[in-house]
Amino acid sequence: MSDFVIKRPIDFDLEQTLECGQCFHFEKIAEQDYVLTAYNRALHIAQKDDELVFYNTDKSDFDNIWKMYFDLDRDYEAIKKELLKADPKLAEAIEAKWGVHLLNQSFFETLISFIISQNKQIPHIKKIVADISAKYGDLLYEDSSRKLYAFPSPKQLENVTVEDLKELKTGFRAPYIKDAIDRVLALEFSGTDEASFRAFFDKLSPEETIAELTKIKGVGLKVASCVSLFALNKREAFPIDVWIKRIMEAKYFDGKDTKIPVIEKFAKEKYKDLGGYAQQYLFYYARSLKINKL
DNA sequence: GACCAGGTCAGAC
DNA sequence: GTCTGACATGGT
Repeated sequence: MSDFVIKRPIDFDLEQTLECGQCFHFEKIAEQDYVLTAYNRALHIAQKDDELVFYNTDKSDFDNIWKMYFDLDRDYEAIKKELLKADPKLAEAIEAKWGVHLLNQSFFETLISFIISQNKQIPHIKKIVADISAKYGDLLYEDSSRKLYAFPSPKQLENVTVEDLKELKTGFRAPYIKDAIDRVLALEFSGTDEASFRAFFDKLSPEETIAELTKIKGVGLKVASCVSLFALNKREAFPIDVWIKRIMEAKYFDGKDTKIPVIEKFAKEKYKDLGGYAQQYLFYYARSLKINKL
């Protein structure tokens, strides 16, 4: 198979999009050169000057998967313009992290990954996701120095025990992951494939989606918001973690300790249906500044 | 060695 | 309803 090359969209940067903290299942090979897995496929991709090179990829995989995964059809220039109009204070964050695209990730992987994410640093989340994939998923990519495995399907994890999960260093999250697997398998979807997950959640409002997801033990408002935003294409979601709380307090609440529901209401009124984009620019920016308590 | 990390839950007021 | 400590593990 040959390589598939496109002109890089002006608002897209590969490194920023992968390293901004929205996804965990990739490895950096070199500057602007990555391997990742998604939707049961591996992709070796590089950004060179103003081109994006999808190695060993045909047009049909690009059209059916990667264009959607990298959100390449969306007009980020218009989104930024609207956000800046609503909130000029976003300028710094947007200028610094201008190339972030929100990925359209698969539901089950995103759900489990963000359950794992609680009270963990990103490098460790990545390690656990890679370990679960290596133990239960299919081998998708191999070169001289790395192997990448698909994130396992719900069915592949059907008989996994809490003890198995604890061996993978998931700690107190092990029973949460188990509950998520069981509930996803028990849901009356027509199947456990991505299309049926999407069909199920597409019918739900943002609030109903959060309500449905938080039935899972270990899934609270923050994890449910991340799944809504990063997997279910509900781009008004505004997940509030420690970093977002910090930067919002610093920017808009005079540096004072502010309750999450207050920040949430504030963000909803300000950013409306574009909350998720604002959130991701702010999150990545705050983390790169290593903003600490004032 | 203390302190923190893309939080959540149960139990105490 | 709101607040607090516990929860596993690894990085700084």
